[in-house]
Amino acid sequence: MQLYDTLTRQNRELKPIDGETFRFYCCGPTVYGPAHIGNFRTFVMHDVFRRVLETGGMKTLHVRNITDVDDKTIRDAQAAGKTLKEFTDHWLAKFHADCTALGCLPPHIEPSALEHIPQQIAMIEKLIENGHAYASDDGSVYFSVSSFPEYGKLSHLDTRELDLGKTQNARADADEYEKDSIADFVLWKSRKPEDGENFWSSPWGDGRPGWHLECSAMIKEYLGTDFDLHSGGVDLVFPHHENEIAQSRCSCGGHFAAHWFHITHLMVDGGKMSKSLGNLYTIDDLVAKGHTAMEVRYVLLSGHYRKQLNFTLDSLHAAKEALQKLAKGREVLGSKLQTPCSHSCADDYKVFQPAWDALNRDLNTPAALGHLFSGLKAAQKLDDDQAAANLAAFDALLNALGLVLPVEEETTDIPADIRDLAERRWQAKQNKDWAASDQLRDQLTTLGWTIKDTPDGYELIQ
RNA sequence: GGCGGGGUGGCCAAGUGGUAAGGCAUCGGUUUGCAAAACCGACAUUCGCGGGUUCGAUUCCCGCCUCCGCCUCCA
Repeated sequence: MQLYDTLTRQNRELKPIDGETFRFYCCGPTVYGPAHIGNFRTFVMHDVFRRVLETGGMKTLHVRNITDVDDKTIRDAQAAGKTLKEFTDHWLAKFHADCTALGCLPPHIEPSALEHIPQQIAMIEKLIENGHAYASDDGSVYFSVSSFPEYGKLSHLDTRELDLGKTQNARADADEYEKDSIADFVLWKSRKPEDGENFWSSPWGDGRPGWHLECSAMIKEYLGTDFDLHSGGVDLVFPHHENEIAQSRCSCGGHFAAHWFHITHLMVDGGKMSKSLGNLYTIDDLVAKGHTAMEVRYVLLSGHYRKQLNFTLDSLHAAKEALQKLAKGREVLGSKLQTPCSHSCADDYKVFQPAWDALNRDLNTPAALGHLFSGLKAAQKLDDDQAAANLAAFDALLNALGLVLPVEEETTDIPADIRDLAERRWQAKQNKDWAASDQLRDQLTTLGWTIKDTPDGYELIQ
């Protein structure tokens, strides 16, 4: 598969370093509240990425961290009167539930920062030993950016620009007076009163690790010094990933990630999401509005990951209709089969080959979706004996996209009064009492139920 | 100021040096007592604007307008 690489700015063929397993790391969530659909664009794209690799027959090792010790988690845990672990465990469970609803595969390894404090301290010690970090008087430790000439290579920024950026975005932070250079970043933060009990002892005194360090330490632990790919939201390119590169290479050597994969931010109603604009949606928000998580997933796949995707509530309706159309198309294809089709992995994608090709060309999910519809149309003209192979290909692609199609709902839990109205309407219709029949139908519509007449009866849909 | 990504039919969104995928919506037809649902069909001479290169550009080059993102802890 070909994928765009942020560092070299070109599409590159992905091949595992060890020739066997593609090992990659994704920056995971900070668990201090429910994740929003913007966060999930990143995680869903990671998921599709992995599924495409696996569908193509590659073994994968997917590592995704949990950020459970940083400014926000500590601040909010303190405010809630809970221990950091209690507080973050709650939001981690919520995150997992949302991921499951969205059809995302759980990573093979999901390490938490809180559980890797010793590894982070060890890494800082190594950095100081190697002359890349220094402790300040207050017990904080900083990385010396000037000690690493390649700093800025990933984000294509040079030091002068970094300093300029700083002067234009000056923020009040006492820590900065302790730094040798304005561009240096913190590895260890000395203990502050507002941290409460959330501190650990270290050679530099009580404190806690800086945010960037956790990923470097956990990558070292689970993937070593050289691994296949690192990914995250585009905002992490600078400074987070830039800092990771600096920390990791200066402490352990090696080349760190061979490929960088970044997902562009989701926009809402044409602009940035923000709480104040009231357009920051969580999965629960959208489910409460009557949409499904799978519809959200479809919307997130409907734009290319390197382009800003404009999310609107209306797009969820389009997603719902599109998913139903795919489900119907699949049903038609399946009805041509003499025997049930097994879900064997297709290596020839038949009429859906263009969709598979699109996924393998820089993960072009919108093009793949388009070809899925076109393929379905082409499949209608196929002979019945070709249906099995085409259906297998279609299913393999759905699986690669992580899409689960809606199934016709069983009309089991219809309230008695609704059932009664529908029955009376059916009788009136049989008696050709159109006025009464239509009046009852309107009544059902008002109550939120739709009647779907069939040749020999009717169905009720909520 | 620096770095980067866009502007394609009513909306969303692919794409290509050779004449514009797909989804939603809309409109027709079949069906229906009328609807709904379903099925069939129609739907951009045109890709922000102005130049240039070319047999040919939406696609390459130049200029302009415009929208958006990032620039130290935000996926």
